[in-house]
Amino acid sequence: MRTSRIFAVCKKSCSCFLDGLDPAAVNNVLSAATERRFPAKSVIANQGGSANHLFLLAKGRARLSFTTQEGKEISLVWLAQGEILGGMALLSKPSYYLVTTEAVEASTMLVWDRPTIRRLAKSYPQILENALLTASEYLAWYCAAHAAMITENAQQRLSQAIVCLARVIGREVSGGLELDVTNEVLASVAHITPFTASRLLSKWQSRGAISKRRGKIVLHSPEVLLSPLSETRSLPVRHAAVDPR
Amino acid sequence: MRTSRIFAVCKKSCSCFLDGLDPAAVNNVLSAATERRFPAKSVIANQGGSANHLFLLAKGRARLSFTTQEGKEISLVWLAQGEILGGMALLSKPSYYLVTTEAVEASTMLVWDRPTIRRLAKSYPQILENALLTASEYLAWYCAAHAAMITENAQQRLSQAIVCLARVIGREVSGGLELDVTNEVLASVAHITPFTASRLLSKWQSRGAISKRRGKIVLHSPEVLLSPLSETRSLPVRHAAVDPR
DNA sequence: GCTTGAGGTTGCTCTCGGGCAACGACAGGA
DNA sequence: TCCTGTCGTTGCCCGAGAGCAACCTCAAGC
Repeated sequence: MRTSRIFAVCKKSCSCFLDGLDPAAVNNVLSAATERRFPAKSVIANQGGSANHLFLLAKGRARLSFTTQEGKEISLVWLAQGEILGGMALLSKPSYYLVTTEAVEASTMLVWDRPTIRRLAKSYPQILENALLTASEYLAWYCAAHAAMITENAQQRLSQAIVCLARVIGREVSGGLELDVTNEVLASVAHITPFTASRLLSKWQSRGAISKRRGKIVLHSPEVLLSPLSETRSLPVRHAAVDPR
Repeated sequence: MRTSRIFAVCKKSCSCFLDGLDPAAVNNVLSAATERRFPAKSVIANQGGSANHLFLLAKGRARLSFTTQEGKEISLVWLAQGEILGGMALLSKPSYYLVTTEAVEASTMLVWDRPTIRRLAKSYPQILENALLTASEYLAWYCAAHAAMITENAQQRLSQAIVCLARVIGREVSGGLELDVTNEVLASVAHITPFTASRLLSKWQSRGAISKRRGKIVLHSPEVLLSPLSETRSLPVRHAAVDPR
């Protein structure tokens, strides 16, 4: 089924890294954390910075991105409440953050510094197991995202990006889910240009699948976006028109 | 530096999952493994199959690949001796292999079944830490591969693929490194068509950077492949010719 | 030697989507 | 109210690379 696809926006599953700990242990771990607030658009952890802290997203939304040597920023995954960030801090050898994490909206984090979380992981190896599970989810997500990148075209990527984003940052309104995103954000998630994004969005709006305002989209019908129909406008004519005979 | 790039062929680093264990523990872990041989081109673990075994590549070469719902196979990473495979078997909840692993040449594996390796991991949590480190290496590799896929063109991807492959499967011969690869394999690694691969290889051969035989390539000068020069044939003329004035 | 088939090559065409320019439209500030 | 900057739109052009057909060329098997 097409709708079962995952794409480069949200992970399929989210397992809490405190799963499997008994209440006393949970308490112990949580009480070792400090709480910290991040305003919208602030950077939580910087790609290349020393991985000195592990974060748990208690409230809000965050976004991971990667910057190439040439300075091009690549959008990766969007995270919601309950996810951990900066898992590199758990590693036995000091390491660096692989990606940049940014708060999408004002967010609250629980923070452990590296020595603390390492000490806790030693006491409760379940934490390591949970981290490993989270890592495997990222790897699964990666396989899906990489495959989408390689095998799908601009339209498929954009439609999947919108539908997945809707799950993470969508707000229920009458007639669908409202997203606060600019074309530029959508384009960067789907790895297309804002021009192409604009063209595709206009097409979908004219079919009633979405409606657009500045910096905002209401998703009425995910099915239309994801349906293969939306790619075949004049397919049947294609070769007949080209053949000169 | 361009040459510091990694690409979708080999991981940058390889940490053994027995690092940090004392000799008695290493002995204990190793003696719990069984040895198994795989002929060239045989499948070691199948994407979607139950992750019931953890493998350590004792001798040989292996290749990870991923198959999409549409049946398209995507080449991922190449592994050499010392790497582990099937790390999903370590997870606390029974899981499935994310990717298919295939022996590239006749290979010898050390194999643990899931209950055994889980029991060992409980005794020696260092194993979990090492697995986590390996997972983080895959994630780092992923970021690089994904970035390469998005920001680099066919030529850059192919040249990096060849150079990285040379490190894993290259054989020293006079005048360079010899690789046993068909154009088709190269194309699948670089995510281009065999046609494009053929054209690029011909260009490089005419410049003396490589020489080709059927199913074989000798890499003489990685620098030429990776040098940005090899992309700019007639760049300076480009816009002058287009401007009508 | 000949045959066969896989692997490789080359010219050609076509499509997708990137990129730019120019314009339009909406929101927030004074 | 107007101004200004950001965001979005649309038409146009163009290039990278996919895809195909036809062909070439080895190597293995007989």
